Amino acid sequence: MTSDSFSRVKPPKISDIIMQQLESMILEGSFTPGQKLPPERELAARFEVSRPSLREAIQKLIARGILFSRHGGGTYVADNIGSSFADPLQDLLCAHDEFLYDQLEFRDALEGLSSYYAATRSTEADRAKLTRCFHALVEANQAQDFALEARLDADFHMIIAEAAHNIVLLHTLRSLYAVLARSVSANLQNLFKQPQARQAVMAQHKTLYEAIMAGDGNAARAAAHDHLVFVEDHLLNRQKEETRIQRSLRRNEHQPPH
Amino acid sequence: MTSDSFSRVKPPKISDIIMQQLESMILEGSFTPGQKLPPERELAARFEVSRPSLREAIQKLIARGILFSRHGGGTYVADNIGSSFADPLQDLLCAHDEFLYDQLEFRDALEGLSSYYAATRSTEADRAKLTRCFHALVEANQAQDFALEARLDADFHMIIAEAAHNIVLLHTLRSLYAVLARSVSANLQNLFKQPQARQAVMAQHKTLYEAIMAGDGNAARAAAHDHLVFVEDHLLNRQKEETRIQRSLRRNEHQPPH
DNA sequence: CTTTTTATAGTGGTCTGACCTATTTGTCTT
DNA sequence: AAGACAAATAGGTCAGACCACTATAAAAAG
Repeated sequence: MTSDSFSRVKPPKISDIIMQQLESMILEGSFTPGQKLPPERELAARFEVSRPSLREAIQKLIARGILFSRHGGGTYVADNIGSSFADPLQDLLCAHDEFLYDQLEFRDALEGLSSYYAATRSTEADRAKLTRCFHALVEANQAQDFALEARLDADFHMIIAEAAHNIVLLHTLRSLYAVLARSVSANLQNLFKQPQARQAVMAQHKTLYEAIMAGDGNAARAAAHDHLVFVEDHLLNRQKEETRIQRSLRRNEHQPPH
Repeated sequence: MTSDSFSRVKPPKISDIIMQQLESMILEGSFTPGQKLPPERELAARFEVSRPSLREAIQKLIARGILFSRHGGGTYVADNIGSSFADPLQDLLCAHDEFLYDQLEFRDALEGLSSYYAATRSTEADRAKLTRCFHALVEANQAQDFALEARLDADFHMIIAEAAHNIVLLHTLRSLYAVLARSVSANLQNLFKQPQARQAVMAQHKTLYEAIMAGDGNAARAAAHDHLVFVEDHLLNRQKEETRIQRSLRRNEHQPPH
């Protein structure tokens, strides 16, 4: 009668709401796989719920394998979240080199897409983050710090993927990188040891960076494509200009803009 | 040192032990499907644990779909104790409608890519398979068999993905279809019940089919794009730019280091 | 100065007890 | 007998506290 016939539609358990919010934050990247979560008490305060409620939410996520906890050591995001798509792939790609080309081709398309969206819909914060990473990358390049440069290289591309603001794209690219790191890190080191190649890669990154900062989606996509074609050629040991041009043409002009 | 330095080597969370005991009791018939469980307080006393611990166990079982509860009405054993195997990312995406647009946008890009490659590198066998499926699809459409048409629709797109001859792309699209089938089947049924919409979809399939058979990659990509935009518009009535911005802001709050 | 040990703080795990709210149920009024 | 109301039941939430484990930093030993 007068009590609640209109107020609202039964807010379901607080723990479920918190669980969904945590899920969302994990999906969108606020908490990345492997990262340590804030303490239960702090999280409870931030969500403005009691610790038991927050705890039930966490326990449900643990039961679902999304989180795990160590007794006095904190709660962490499981690192196999993003690999749902790629679990069978990781074995496949590591065992069979013949699928490396498929992977690179696929990554080419996704990087292009990611770069396009990053250019057209990145926020101020995204661009600031990208700028910081890019400058660090330039410094590492000039300082000849190969390891740091490789790490920042990966970060650079991940930041672009985040700036594209598409959860599914982000997670797919993330798992692709996981495979890439596992299978071709040695080749990447080899690539980085060639001075002219490193400078070429840096120039490609610069072009891509400037296109994104300028908001030019098509230029960003093209820059990503050129970059991937270059990396591809060096990973597959195909130095012939002829085949490179052929391949570039063959998969030219990807997705038309929305 | 005091009391339990030997008791058992595996004393993980109490809630897990209780959960297992409850599971066993349900499996062995102590609690039958549909039956009302004793009150939390009584169960806690019987297991000699605190109510929060027993509650966490119950919450986990609820999260797994084995139990369900009504706010003042007791806790019950679920009727359909089916296999609830979890697929982390798929479950996550299914539970969050706010990411549906991301899925569709991503699928749009992949379908375009897939159609392009199917048009440019499909084999004779691929095209024969696609033709058979397309003809079956036309028949189902004319026969007004909605269920069959929906199934053949999915088959149609999967055959195209196979004809693209890229393992990674194929696997990703397959995963995406699994998610979409679980989350939007109801909406798809709704879409299919509108006669003019069904005819429009059929026309789009025809355009896509012919473009692939003609080997026109760009036309195939465009047809796939048109198709996805159409489906998208019918599944979503509202643009999600707002939540996109919100998500972006929330992400940039956390995640300081890299 | 480096390594090992130890102490302290941080954090998850558990408990007690209480209050709130929704559902159920039984009684009472009409 | 049918409906309305009130008491009992039971799940949901909260606050504060204590314990057990871990990790990090400080202190001691080499």
